[in-house]
This record gives sequence, structure tokens and C-alpha cells, in this order.
Amino acid sequence: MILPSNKGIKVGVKIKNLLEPEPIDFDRLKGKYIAIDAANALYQFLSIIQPTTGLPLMDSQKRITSHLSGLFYRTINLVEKGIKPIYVFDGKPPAFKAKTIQERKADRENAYEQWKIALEIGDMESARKYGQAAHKLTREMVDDAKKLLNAMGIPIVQAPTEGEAQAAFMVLKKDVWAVASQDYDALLFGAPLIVRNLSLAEKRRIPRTKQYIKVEPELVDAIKNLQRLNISREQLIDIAILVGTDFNKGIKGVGAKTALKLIQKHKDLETVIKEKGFEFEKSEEELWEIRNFFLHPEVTEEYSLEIKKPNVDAINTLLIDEHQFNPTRVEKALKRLEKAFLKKKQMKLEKWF
DNA sequence: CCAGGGTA
DNA sequence: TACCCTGGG
Repeated sequence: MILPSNKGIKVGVKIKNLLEPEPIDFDRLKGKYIAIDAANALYQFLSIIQPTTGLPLMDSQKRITSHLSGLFYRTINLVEKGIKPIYVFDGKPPAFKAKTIQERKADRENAYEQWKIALEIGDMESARKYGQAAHKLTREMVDDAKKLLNAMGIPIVQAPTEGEAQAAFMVLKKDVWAVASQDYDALLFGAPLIVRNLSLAEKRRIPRTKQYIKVEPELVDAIKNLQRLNISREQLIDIAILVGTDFNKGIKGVGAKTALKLIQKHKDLETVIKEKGFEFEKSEEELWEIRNFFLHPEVTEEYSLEIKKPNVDAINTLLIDEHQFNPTRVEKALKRLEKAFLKKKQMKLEKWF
């Protein structure tokens, strides 16, 4: 029952239909640095870790902790598998993202109102749905996430603008092997490889049902996909602008497949616009600015990928004292983290002899 | 999402 | 051991 639309939070460019991911085994990720899109991961935890009514996990002061729980346990799982995670955080969004940000805020607030209504009338199905769309990653939540990762000894990188742009740059520079994100925006920023579904849980429950689907890690290889589609990265960006990106609304009725055909036929966005008479909400000047942003985003080379010894006291203070995590669980998880850290150190030493 | 306990 | 279910904060 009730209304539609819980779109809005972190959508990403809708070019999924064009891409052919390949399954990837965790063994292939062993020993590799992976730049994780932090915002993407944290939003995922927020929307998925909701025990009952669409309410996330919270501490005694009603501060949200779902993101910390997800981040803590998943990161340890990854490290235990020999993966070297680097979390890349968003910086300041470009000016031309303002409208999108504003619209998403409105969507969120609408979802929040619907969530309250659903709770009042006891419609838990809707409550869950709107609860997922209502959540926002606050400054405080991001700061806590950074604090936790620092205490765990996991490197974090602060992007000047979009995290996915920074992560893509790090892959291009060969400092890391791939970007981990559920969206494909990193492809537009030039990432050669994207890993999706980077979680140990191989099964995910379909929301509001008791059914499970298999969710396995998968790899999207940019070069292979572009070759198969017979287009360049520049042309993929033009396709993205046609269907809509985080920075602009696409053309109504033009999906990924149509956009691909148009770009294959006419070669570039300028010609497509001219031939089809398309009208965007944004001026053409702004569209070129967006295209240029995908091609040449601001990035930084100032980051360290050093994995440090976990600071048990700092983690305990944050998770147990401040946010009421279960001490036994935290202790168990920390033992695993420390063990994985020592193992990695040992392997490094062995390389010398 | 993940941890951990119950079940066959 | 594999699968299922509940609770986590």
C-alpha cells in the first residue's frame, strides 16, 4: 500500500544494462589494495542494518550506529581474507551538484514523513522501505567512521571532491588494484576495475520477504566492457549524461541502451543533441563542464596506504564506552584483527629473506 | 550488513 | 557442516 518512490539517496549513473561483470573469487583479491568508496559503503550499511521497523541500530543516546557496526565487522573480514582496504571519503561536491543534493534532501524528507505515517498505522513493510530512504549520513557519523578506521589502523584518504574520482585516480596510478563501489560512477572517472558486492555474506535477503538471492563479488573490467561496446571512455561519459548522472538529469525516455545506440551512431553528445533536438535542464555549457569533471576531476596525491597496528584502547573507547557495543563481541573481533595484522607483518618480513 | 546460536 | 533464524546498538 501507500505511495511510490524511494529513489533518491545515492543513485549512481544508470548504465548497469550495458555492462557485463564477471564473478570474482576472494582469492583473487588476496594481497591487493582495494579503494573502497566510503560513502557508498556507509549508506549501504545504513539502509540494510535495520533490525525491525526501519530504525537503524542506535546507542543509548539514540545516535545511529549501524554504519559503525557494518564498517567494523566487514573491514575485519576483508583484512582477514588478506585484502588491504583503503577507505576513500568524499570532499566538497562540485558546484554543479547543488541541485541534485537539494533534490535528494527533499526526497529524504518526504521519505521521513512517510516513514512516520507508516509507523503510526503499523505498516511495517512501508516503514522499512521509507526508513531506508530517509537516512542521511551526517557529519558526526562520517567523523565516527573515520575515527574507527584510524583506530583500526586502516588507511583513509580524504578526496578533494568526489570519492569515486579519487579512488579511480589511485587505481590509474597503480597504488591500488580496484575501486570497490556498488555504483559505476568510478568507471566514468576512469577506473579500470570496479569490484561490486565486496562482502562476505553470499546471500542477501530480498527486502520484505523471506527469500534470499545470491550476491557474489563481481568485477567490472572497464577496458573489456568498452571494447565490447566499441566505445571510448569519453563516449561512455556522454552516454551517462544522456541517461542522467549525479550532476544532471537525463533525457526522458532515453535509457542506457538507447543512449548507447545514439552515441555509437553519432559519435558524441554534441552531435546527438543536434540530430535529435534534445533539451536538457542544464545548459550545454554546464554539460561540457560535467563531462570535463569526469575526465579531469581534482584529486590528491597526498595519501598513505600504510596499514598500522590496531589501537585497541581507542576502539574500545569509541565502540564500547561511547556507543555501547557488546564488549565480548568487540574483543573477539579485535583478536581476529590483531591476528591478521601480525600475519601480514610476518609475510612482509619473510619477503626480505 | 554481520555474529552467533540452534537444528538435523 | 550447512542451513536457518534472531539479535545487534
